[in-house]
Amino acid sequence: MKEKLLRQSIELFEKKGFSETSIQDIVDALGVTKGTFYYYFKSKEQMLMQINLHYINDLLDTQLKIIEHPEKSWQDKLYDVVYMLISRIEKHGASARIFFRELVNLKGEYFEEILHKRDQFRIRFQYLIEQGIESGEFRNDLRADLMTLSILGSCNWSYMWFRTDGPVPEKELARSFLEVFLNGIKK
Amino acid sequence: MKEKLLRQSIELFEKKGFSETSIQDIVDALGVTKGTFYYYFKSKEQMLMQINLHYINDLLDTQLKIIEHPEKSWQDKLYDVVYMLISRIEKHGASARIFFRELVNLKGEYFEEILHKRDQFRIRFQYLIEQGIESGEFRNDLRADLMTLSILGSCNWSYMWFRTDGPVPEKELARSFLEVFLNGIKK
Amino acid sequence: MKEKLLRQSIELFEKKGFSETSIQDIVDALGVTKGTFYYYFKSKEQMLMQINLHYINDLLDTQLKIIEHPEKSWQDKLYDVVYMLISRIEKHGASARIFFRELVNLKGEYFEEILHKRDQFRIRFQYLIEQGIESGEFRNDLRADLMTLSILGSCNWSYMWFRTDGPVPEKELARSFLEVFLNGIKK
Amino acid sequence: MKEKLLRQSIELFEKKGFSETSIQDIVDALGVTKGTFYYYFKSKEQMLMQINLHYINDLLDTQLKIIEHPEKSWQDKLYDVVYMLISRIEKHGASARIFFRELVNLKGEYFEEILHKRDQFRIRFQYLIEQGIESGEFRNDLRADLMTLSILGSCNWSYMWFRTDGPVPEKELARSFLEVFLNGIKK
DNA sequence: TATGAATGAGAATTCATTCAT
DNA sequence: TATGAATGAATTCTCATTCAT
Repeated sequence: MKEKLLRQSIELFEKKGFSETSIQDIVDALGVTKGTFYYYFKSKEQMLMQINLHYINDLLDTQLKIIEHPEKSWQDKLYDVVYMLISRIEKHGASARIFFRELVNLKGEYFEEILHKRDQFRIRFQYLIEQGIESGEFRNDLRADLMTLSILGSCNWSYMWFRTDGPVPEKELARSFLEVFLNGIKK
Repeated sequence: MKEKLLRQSIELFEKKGFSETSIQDIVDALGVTKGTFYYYFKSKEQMLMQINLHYINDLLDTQLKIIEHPEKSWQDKLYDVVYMLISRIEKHGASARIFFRELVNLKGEYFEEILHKRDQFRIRFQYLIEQGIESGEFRNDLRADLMTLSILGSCNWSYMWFRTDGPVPEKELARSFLEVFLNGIKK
Repeated sequence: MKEKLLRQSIELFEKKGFSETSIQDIVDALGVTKGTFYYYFKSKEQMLMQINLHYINDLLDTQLKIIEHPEKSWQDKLYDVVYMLISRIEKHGASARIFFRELVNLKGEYFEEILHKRDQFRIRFQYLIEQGIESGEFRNDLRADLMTLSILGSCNWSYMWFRTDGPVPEKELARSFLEVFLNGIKK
Repeated sequence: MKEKLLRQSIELFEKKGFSETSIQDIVDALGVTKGTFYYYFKSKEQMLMQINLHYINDLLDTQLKIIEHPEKSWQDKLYDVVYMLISRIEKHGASARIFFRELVNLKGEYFEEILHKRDQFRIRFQYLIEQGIESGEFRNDLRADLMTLSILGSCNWSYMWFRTDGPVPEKELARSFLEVFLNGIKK
């Protein structure tokens, strides 16, 4: 039941927005009553927090595994992280869109915690770039932080438009992105 | 007064979110009463629409002027569009963040109209890329639509983190982005 | 309207208790809507506070006037205070019963403020007794604080049972109480 | 367990009020679940009733024993009743405060029964006074009912402020009260 | 051009209670 | 004897909106 509530909420939060989705909407969609919601969650905000935590923790875990891989080149690791982000769109795209759009609805400690984890992801991403520079794979005449945010921006933005059932498969998008980031679009 | 209401609303919508900002909040901040709000705006949604229209129309106009410039190279035009987007963050960053985040709060025709204009911006951006390919400035072995969304994503995402009063000036960010997009980060 | 809401609330709070009286109950009794209530009061608790403040401030003011009277004996002043308390039952009995019974429903600063004012009333009452002792009107072999609480208790308790439309008029009750307090019931 | 539930409830009802204390609060404090509560009590109201009955029955029993004592003077019996009331504050003060304050939360037959027992206590108290008058111990120029309520009021009110761990011992308070009631405060 | 009183629909949340296990 | 899941009705409170002035 808790799982069902979370799934249904993610769907509705994404479609209508967190504030515009009432608890009534959620429980009606499942044929249960509001009391049930409050049996499993302390508040609407706490549920949003749970959704967000589930999303970002998963992301951080996977990112860490990629970066810590003992053999791959930094270029390959960059591909792996980009592919991870894009391939997640299908199953966790809704969670991701909620994560970014509804951040404003978290207050106090909740807000801080998410912010911190979001930063952590970016900092680790930047670490990957910096290691690539140091190893000589990436250019050393560009600011690592700006490269990071440039690439990360492209990936995150793809959550706004990429559809798995569209004409471009995930793998192609990831390769295409990498090609642009690594070699540029200039002839 | 109308201008003041719009400015105050943009500030509050950005900080607290559209749904979480009450009309009371807005008028309180200006020391007027709710009646005043309804004298100038038909509804809260219509006001959001006005904010969005103001933002996107301005953007479309400027974009058009850049693309239609009779002499510049496509590469320069790409820089101009990227710079336009980034330089707008200072004055219209709040509007932009509202534009993307609060889209879900527009219904029916309002929604369609904004969606259409947003697409128009992207399509024109893609046109710029395509012309650059045709003219031989950009690579012809990559999908124009994916290049477009990759670059646009980086720029749009910068609204989430770029601060004018930070260590990087607008011009440097634009140049840095261009460098990555054009030549890639690979050594 | 605010006045009407207060009057109606006092009536209902007394009859059913503060917690058991819903805002719906109050506004239904007046044929208005909940919004109206919240137009005039910030919360139910704040309204209770207003009722209590109105009651205790009035009491403190009158008490002060009696004590500061330049000529009367302390014995007469004691009578005046006792009579004031009893004569208030008719018009403000409900407020008084709410004041004592619902104190528990005030939190934080509200609670402290009421407590402080309640104490102030008692302290001034005790001052009256002490002055009477000093002037030689009252016995000096008894603790002033216990005398105070004994007499005050009788008066306050009368709010629980005394009805103006009963067989005993206010004046007689006050005189009767005084007679007991001053001379005792022993033959 | 039933005993524990009652004790915990008395503590919470007194501190927060009957309506403001949820069954959840009670069972949480004991580390059990709501089901347990409903195994021992039919409803929250019935539990309040049990608390009240326990309190008032005990009081009535003791009062009867005092009044029926074959040898003591009425004056001594008056002292005994006053002392009984005051000495009960330590162990049953919370119950007493609940008894008076939360009466409003009992409905129908519950309400009637408590009211009746409360009256019975007063009537018997008045009987004591009347017997004292008849025997010549107390003055016959005062209304017995008003004397009763005056003395009873003082005693009952002491539940609002008297603390066993304060500077005045129970016995002194009882003696002090008696002295005031019997001989008055006038010099 | 602006106010202030009022509305009514709906929001999140609480809670006594039930019941199968 | 006790639990835990679920209910449903009620509660406080918010808010966009209207309208007479």
